[in-house]
Amino acid sequence: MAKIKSPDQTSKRDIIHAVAAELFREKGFRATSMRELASKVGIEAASLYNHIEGKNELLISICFKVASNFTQKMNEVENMDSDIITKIELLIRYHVHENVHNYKDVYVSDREWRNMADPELSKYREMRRSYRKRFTSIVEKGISRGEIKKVDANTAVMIFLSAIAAVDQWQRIINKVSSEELENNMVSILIDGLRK
Amino acid sequence: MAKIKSPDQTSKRDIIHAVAAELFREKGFRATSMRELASKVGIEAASLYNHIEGKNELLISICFKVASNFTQKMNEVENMDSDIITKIELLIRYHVHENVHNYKDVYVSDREWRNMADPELSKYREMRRSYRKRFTSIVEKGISRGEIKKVDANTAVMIFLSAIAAVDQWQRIINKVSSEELENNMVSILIDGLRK
DNA sequence: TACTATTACTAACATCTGTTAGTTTTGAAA
DNA sequence: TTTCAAAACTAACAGATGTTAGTAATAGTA
Repeated sequence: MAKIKSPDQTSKRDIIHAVAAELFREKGFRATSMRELASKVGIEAASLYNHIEGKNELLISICFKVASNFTQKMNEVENMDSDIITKIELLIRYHVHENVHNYKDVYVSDREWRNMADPELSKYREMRRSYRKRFTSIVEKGISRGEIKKVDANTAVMIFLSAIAAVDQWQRIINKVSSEELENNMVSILIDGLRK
Repeated sequence: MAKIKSPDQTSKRDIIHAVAAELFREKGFRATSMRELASKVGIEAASLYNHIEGKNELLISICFKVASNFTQKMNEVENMDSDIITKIELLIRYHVHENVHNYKDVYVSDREWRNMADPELSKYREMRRSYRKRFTSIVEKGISRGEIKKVDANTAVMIFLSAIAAVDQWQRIINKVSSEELENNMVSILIDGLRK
């Protein structure tokens, strides 16, 4: 068949990437076979290679798409003219939002990135490192301005990032409370703590 | 050779389990081969089977050992007669401690348990669910007693568990600050928040 | 020294893996 | 209706995987 335009504008390549993200999330990158992926797409394994370069490309694509989204948001927030607490709140809300609405990709990029190989692995590690550093700098600025109490900024960022990364695991919560409510809860607990 | 007693009281089976935990943590369960494990132990792959039942047994053993440790601690804390905040603080401190001093096993049980198969998988899931539920009950009791402000208890527990689970990833921090300092930072941020 | 259970070895198995080669089918454009 | 590139198929590869069978080496005990 010649250039096929699927009715809903999504190319087969996009479908494969989406199904891959789903499987990588459910079973892990290593535990997902190309035959299983192909079967879920509805074709034979060998036919996948008419649309993609290989298994590694799928993971690389997912990881860097997510990393670039977060980097872009960080650029925005850094250039804003507002309180530090507000900036942190915005970042938390963005993380929660992405973890709810884009959870497959976000989860895979967060848990399966180790399966990449160099040079992508090094590049991805550097992007993560840089993002954390920028987040930490914001917290440190808040401390020096007196908006935030004196805590270890690295520990604070660690808590934020890991807490938010786990959002998607708690489907019960996502189902019970809306994404907005979840954001509010997270912001409240992380910024003002538990104690009354 | 007959029953061999290694000089330091650790059986070869224990060594294999320890090396397995190390490799599973570094590369993941699926990405670790029995040949690689054997090589690190200093024997051939087939010789492993004189000491262990198989690859799955290694994962199962690690996961349930950790789960049982946490369950035991939960029993202790539940039966204590103290403030809710104190109980939560104790649980947080125990989690941080385990994540620092027993990090290989804890990490593997937290990230690789999906690779188990039934019936162990179901049993493990049930243990996790139960632990979270008991933790949530403690938070809810704190809310009804007025010790803790009104937040979604599930979200609070989610934040705790995931934040703590990530401790070991942040080696820089562990190296820079002591385990005790780390505990203090975590407790301070999680219980009293960031805002000054 | 002879015995024996334990542990190591070599060789091989069956299966699964990602991927390639070569061929056929498909369907829009001419 | 013919044409032709896109995309599906079958078959097979080379390598890795967990595990088993069968055998040799080992070392404490009798």
